[in-house]
Amino acid sequence: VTIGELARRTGISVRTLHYYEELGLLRPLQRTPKGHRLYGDAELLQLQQILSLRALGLPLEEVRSLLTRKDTTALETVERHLERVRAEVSDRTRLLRTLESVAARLRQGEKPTAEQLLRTIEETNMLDKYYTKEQLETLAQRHEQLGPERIRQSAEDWKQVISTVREAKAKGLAPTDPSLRPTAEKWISLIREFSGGDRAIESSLETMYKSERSLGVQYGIEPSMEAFIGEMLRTVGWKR
Amino acid sequence: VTIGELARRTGISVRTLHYYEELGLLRPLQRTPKGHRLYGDAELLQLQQILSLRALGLPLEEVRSLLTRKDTTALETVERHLERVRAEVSDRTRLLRTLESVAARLRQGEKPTAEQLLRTIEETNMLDKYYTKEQLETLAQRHEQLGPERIRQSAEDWKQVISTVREAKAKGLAPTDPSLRPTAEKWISLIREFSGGDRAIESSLETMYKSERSLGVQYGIEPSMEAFIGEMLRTVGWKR
DNA sequence: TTGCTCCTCACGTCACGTGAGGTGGC
DNA sequence: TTGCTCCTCACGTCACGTGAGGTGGC
Repeated sequence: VTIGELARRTGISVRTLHYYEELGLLRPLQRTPKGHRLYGDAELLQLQQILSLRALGLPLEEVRSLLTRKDTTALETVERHLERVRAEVSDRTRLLRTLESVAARLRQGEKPTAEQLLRTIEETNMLDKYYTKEQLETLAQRHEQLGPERIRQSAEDWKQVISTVREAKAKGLAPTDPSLRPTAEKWISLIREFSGGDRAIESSLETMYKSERSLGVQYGIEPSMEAFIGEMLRTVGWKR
Repeated sequence: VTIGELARRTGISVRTLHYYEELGLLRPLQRTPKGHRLYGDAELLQLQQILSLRALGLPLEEVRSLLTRKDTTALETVERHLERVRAEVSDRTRLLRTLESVAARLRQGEKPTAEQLLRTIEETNMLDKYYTKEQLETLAQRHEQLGPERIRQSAEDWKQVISTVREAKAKGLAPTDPSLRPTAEKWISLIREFSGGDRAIESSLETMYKSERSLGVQYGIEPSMEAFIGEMLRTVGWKR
């Protein structure tokens, strides 16, 4: 049977057959005087075996050594490969989770530009750094519960509250000024809404903000405001 | 800062930096008279952004288009990539399951040669073809329950029973011969042990053996024995 | 002449790693 | 002279896909 026939019957390309010959994986039974390759039944069987092993994702080099030296390395080869694939899967799965989280957060934002994306990635990495896996799980659930509108509303509220504080400080008000009480209370309720009341999460959040000053700045909290905010929250009974 | 410095600080190779320049991803701020590359803070930032995006597994071509044209394709790019990775994960996971099953079955056998491996692959593919996912799940559980010794014992028993039948037929015994009753009963109990009494599994098993004659032959059941076996089982009340 | 099958180079893919051979200043 | 950093080619990787240019028989 000619190479075209074999290709058609096995559904692989002529080039691939050439390549396998080059690798010494599958040699034609003989050549015609014109130099055309001819394959026999044994070659068809060999090819099917090659394809079976290839389907396991084995590198062709290992396929060859399995088929040429049919000794006892089969189990070893499979187990080695199994480990490789296991590693790949766990790797890709981790990546998938990151991507999903990044995508979800991107969809949240108004303008999904490249800059937004970069910031989101940074934030996602930060989250992974400061929260435990379980906490992230919990946060994701809360996120679901609240729903997109509520989230958007929160973002609005935060902007509002932060700018109120900024202005108060600019006007020279004391952090303990009674007019700031509602703002302080709103602040705390926003944190509670985010954390679902989970103390550990609140504390992770706090260390994160303390360690990554740039994060606060992004949302409009200058380092100079931190002490002010701390004072303000203490007046309504917030304990660190 | 020189290329060596930059490489050391970001943990990537000089060659990679060369390559990124070639792709137009990261161009040095300037060159010294000797032709040495010099990078500035902007370049360091750019590089970090490249590495962030690369960490998501994005092809460098997409990294570049994200960083050069910072318009609104960010979300699209991420979602497209997300789909790619999703497909990869499900692909590799499927492969992983196949490999695990093949490895498990290989470990079972006495001589894990390449031929054994090929047979095992074929059988695994067959299993996937004739049993539903749930049935395979159930079978895997039963496999666990029975434990390796029991499995080995079953294999022994099957060989025993099959060769008894073969000899009986060779001696010219009728399939209904009373001396075959214990053999017939053993046969049925072995099937029950395998299926856990699940009728659907037994029926899948039967269609599999009916469709793939080569399978039976492998275990010593010649096609000519089939009618004999059918008769024999019927005498002890086995209904197809 | 056109159409078909086959042939043998040989380049391209993706993200670099790894020399090879050379330079300039300590 | 030796050692260090830098430079520019250029090949190799893995499993092929895709021409390019040619042949032989219908």
